Amino acid sequence: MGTHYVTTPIYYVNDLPHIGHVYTTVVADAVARYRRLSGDDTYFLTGTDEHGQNIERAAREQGVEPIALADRVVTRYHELWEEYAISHDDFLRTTQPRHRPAVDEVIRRIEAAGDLYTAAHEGWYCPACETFYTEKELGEGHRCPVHERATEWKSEENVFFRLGRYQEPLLRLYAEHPEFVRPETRRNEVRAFVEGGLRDLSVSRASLAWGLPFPNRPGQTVYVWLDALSNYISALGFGADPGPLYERYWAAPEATRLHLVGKDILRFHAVYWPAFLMSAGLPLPTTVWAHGWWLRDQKKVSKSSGNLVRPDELVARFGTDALRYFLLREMVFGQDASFSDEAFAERYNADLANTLGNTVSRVVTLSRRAFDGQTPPEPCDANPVKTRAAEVVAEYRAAMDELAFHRALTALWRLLDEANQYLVEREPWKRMKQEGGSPAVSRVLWNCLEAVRIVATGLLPFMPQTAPRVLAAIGLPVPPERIDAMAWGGTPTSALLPEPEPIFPRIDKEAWLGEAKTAAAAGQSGGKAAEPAEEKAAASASDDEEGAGMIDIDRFFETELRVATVKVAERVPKSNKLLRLEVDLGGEIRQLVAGIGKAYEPEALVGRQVVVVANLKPAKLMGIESQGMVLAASPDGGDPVLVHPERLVPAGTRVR
RNA sequence: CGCGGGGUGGAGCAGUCUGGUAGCUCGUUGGGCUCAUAACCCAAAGGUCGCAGGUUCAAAUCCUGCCCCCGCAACCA
Repeated sequence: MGTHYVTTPIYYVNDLPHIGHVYTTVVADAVARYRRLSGDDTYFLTGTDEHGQNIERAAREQGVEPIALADRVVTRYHELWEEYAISHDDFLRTTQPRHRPAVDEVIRRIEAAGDLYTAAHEGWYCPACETFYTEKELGEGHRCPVHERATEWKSEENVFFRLGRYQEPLLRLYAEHPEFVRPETRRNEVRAFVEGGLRDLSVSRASLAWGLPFPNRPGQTVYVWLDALSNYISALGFGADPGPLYERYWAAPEATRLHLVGKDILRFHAVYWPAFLMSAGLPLPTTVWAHGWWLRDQKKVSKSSGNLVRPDELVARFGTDALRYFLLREMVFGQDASFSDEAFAERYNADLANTLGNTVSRVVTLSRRAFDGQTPPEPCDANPVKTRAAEVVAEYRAAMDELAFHRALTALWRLLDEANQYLVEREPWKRMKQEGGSPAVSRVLWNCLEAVRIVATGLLPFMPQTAPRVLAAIGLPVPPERIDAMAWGGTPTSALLPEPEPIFPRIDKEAWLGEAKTAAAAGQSGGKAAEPAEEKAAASASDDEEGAGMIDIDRFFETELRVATVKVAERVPKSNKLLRLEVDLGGEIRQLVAGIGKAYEPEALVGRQVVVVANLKPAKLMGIESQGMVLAASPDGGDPVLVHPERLVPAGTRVR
């Protein structure tokens, strides 16, 4: 029996939850449930991060108080976690009064350690990221690389944390405790980052109202990450007295403290957070475990690309447990995986309907028929199913300890396969015709029920709502409280078997996918397409009525198109699609940069004629000036195709 | 040398840390069963595990070098 503290990140309330939030939380829930079933003292925390300029701004735009905005999103989280049967012990909001004492105390300790100082902080600042960027990180026009919006030049007094002091201690931590960051590839990444040197970290903001006041620094507000990370101990009562939970789950040396995070916020958890804690003289988490991202059609799911997965429809139809199963089975924990309706349907049918559901159904039906609506009267203690079960349970437990959920589930399904094979081999339905409910038939069916029982027990952490239904279907109305129940022999004899009803009805894939597609198409035209259309309408209304969107010929002639002969072509270093060209425009040599490097080899271009826009304002691309533009047909998502005159013409010839 | 992920039967993926007969789902072909959710079982076809070296009795797995693909960053003037 151990002590386990399991956390999700606290989610930022500037957006409604999506599959990433659901995934992390479901993983944490599976871990917590498994730990409890193993008899461990377990505490599971999740919550929301509610301070920061982002929230302040969003609230102002909507004309509400920040806390009102947060309340709204938090309500949604509560609903969602209820739907998903998330078994958290606590839900912390950083705006709750109980959070602040911990932040204050952490800061007080860091200050006492001499790790805080005040200095001017200036640079290009993106309000959306709440981050300063260096010149190098920003592009042309100083636009934020994440939000592609303009950044502001800002200079203010900030409190800094001497992160640089912790470079060596952190590297030692990673070396001495390889389990501190998992999986291994992530640890390497973090180590490389730290080895690259750590700059001191600004931990306050001067111009932010919506946040916790920085102790002893009038006018300063606690920077959002210092505020947010402290949630892991504030929720346990750190900083308040007497904090029994803190002692039990954080300070106790034998406690396992696991932070589950998406790989995008690993740095904060594996570098800044332990540095803060070291400075404050507090115990560190045992493990920061980063998982991968859910991709949709191979792309990262993000707001800007509009491909957010909000699987509400799937859930409405097939239930949250089906989605929980899919998420935990499909993703190799730690890696990226892609989400699609088709993959979901396939997984669901193959695993839940055909294998699990069907096995339950056939075994229950047989047993009811042979034994008058009851489970078989005689158990069995030596058979191939039992042998397999022992293997499977051992592997299941080993996999669960490593959070290798996909392996744990694969193992369980091997036991179901075994049961199905065993059934076909023994053909109890044939024997029943001659022997009725003989002891031999009893043993065969009991073994199969036993296999289902063991699997369903193993599924309790994964499908907390349907695993008990499976157990009830085989005569166990009360689910076991311990995972030890996976040991052989728990199926009751001569217990009442209810009439079977499909727990996982098969998905008619064709029909359903067709529907999903239609719905998606409708969503597309309703949402995305509408905006540009409106914009266009507005633009053309101010022009004259007829010929909207048309230009007259004089306007066209403003564009000076000329034929040019390519003299020199080479790749722009470090770019994957830019070519630098020198072209002859009829006596005049021009340097052009063209984004056609994916479709054309530079050598193949020399000597060819192309059409260029000759009177375009020069611009710099990756430091190279482009004095014009090469025309190419550019299909959506396809490679560009160069436009060229049908026959050789003198360089410089006008195109019109 | 910008950062990262990946290359395993037709498709999608495990397996690589801890070397030892290459596995799963879907698909294809043939057969079986008829208890079951058109499900289940068996068999077959189909794989140079990106390439080349190396270590080893033994390499998908460890080492070295290389090639290719995909994200992100910089850029389609």
